Amino acid sequence: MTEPRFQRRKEDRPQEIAAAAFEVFAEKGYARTRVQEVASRAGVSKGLLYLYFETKQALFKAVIRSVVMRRMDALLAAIETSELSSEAFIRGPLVAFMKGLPGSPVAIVIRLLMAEGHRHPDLVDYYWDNVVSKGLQAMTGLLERGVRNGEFRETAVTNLPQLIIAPALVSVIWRILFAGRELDTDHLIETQVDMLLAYVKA
Amino acid sequence: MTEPRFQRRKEDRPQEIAAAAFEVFAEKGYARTRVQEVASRAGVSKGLLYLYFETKQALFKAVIRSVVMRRMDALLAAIETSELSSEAFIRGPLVAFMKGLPGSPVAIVIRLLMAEGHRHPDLVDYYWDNVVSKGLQAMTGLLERGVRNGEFRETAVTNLPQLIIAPALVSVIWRILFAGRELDTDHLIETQVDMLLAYVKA
DNA sequence: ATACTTACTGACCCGTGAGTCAGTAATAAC
DNA sequence: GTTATTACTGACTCACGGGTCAGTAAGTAT
Repeated sequence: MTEPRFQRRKEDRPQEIAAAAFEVFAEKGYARTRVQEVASRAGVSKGLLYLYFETKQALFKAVIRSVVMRRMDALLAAIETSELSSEAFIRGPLVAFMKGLPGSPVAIVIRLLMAEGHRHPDLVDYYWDNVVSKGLQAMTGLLERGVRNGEFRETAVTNLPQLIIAPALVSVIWRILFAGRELDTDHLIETQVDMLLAYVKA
Repeated sequence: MTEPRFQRRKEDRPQEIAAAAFEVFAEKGYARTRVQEVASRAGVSKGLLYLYFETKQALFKAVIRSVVMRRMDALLAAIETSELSSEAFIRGPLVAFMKGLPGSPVAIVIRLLMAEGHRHPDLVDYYWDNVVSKGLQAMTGLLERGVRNGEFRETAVTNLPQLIIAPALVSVIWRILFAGRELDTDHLIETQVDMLLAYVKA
């Protein structure tokens, strides 16, 4: 009759704790997050959390890393393998990806990094290497392929990747800061892509 | 011979404290800022700080407000009174303004707001009303003037203001997160303006 | 059954920092 | 000079929350 007070689930705990931690960090930011609350949401005692994560900071880093991991890979693989023309790829999968950004966990990661990046230079490095750098390289490759195909005129490709994603980033920030005020982020992204393609097309 | 231990300077204190506070908030963010350190940098005791500012949060709000105040007004006035054509204004004063953003206090305000905005909705409202909203209106007016002049074709002006400033915002974020890595932010801004003007010109 | 290992709990410790206030000294009023 | 006013100081309080650890009970081996 007596319910056991807890189960021992060594395997699942880190995952569960990390998931709870992401929730709380997303809501409150790093400083206002209480380790006790993370533990409670994970259905676990504070002591156990400290069995799996050295410190609050270590927990934070682990969480960011695990979120970042996921997204990028799919997009990068898609760029490599796609048979679409560069323009078609940009207008299709890439625009879809960007439209999804403002509502995704990535938006939250960006906010957390902007707020806390200072104190976690290794985390910024990690983000740089695994997201920004790779992403830019892939987009540059995409544009260069377009030039080779004769789709795009030969133009200084430098900085164009940043300009493609600029409206997506604006949308992310808009959502973070001005959640209420309307802004047609999809339209923003499409207009920019129109402008940019008109600018580079052969 | 005995130096007086302090002077009484009721008039200047709030200014001095606010300036010191902005420094510290900029360096450490809200949570890691110690009221004692603000006081020390202002050359004042903690007690005095609390004579002029109710709480740490009130101090924060006052500081943000006073920084925000300054910038915008000049730009807005310039747009109103300028005799330049819309294109010339965009390529001249507006581009210059945007190039200055990443290194200005506004960049820091944006970081602070992204990090702390959650907890200060009234501050976000204030920023919206006095910076974003006014800025967008002014830019919309500028574009509409261009249409009336026959410089620009009649096009959906919606969202174009956001697209003009998008690269400036990307530059700001870049500077905040990836201070070290090079990015020619000036070139970024210029390219976007070229693209955008080509897109809307008659 | 019994002994043993270890995942897990929760009460505790203690540094930290926001906010207070009794007292002090610089200025003003006379 | 003397008294009154108040800008200013700095030692103090007290809540809070990160991190610890002695103890407990779930699972395992024999």
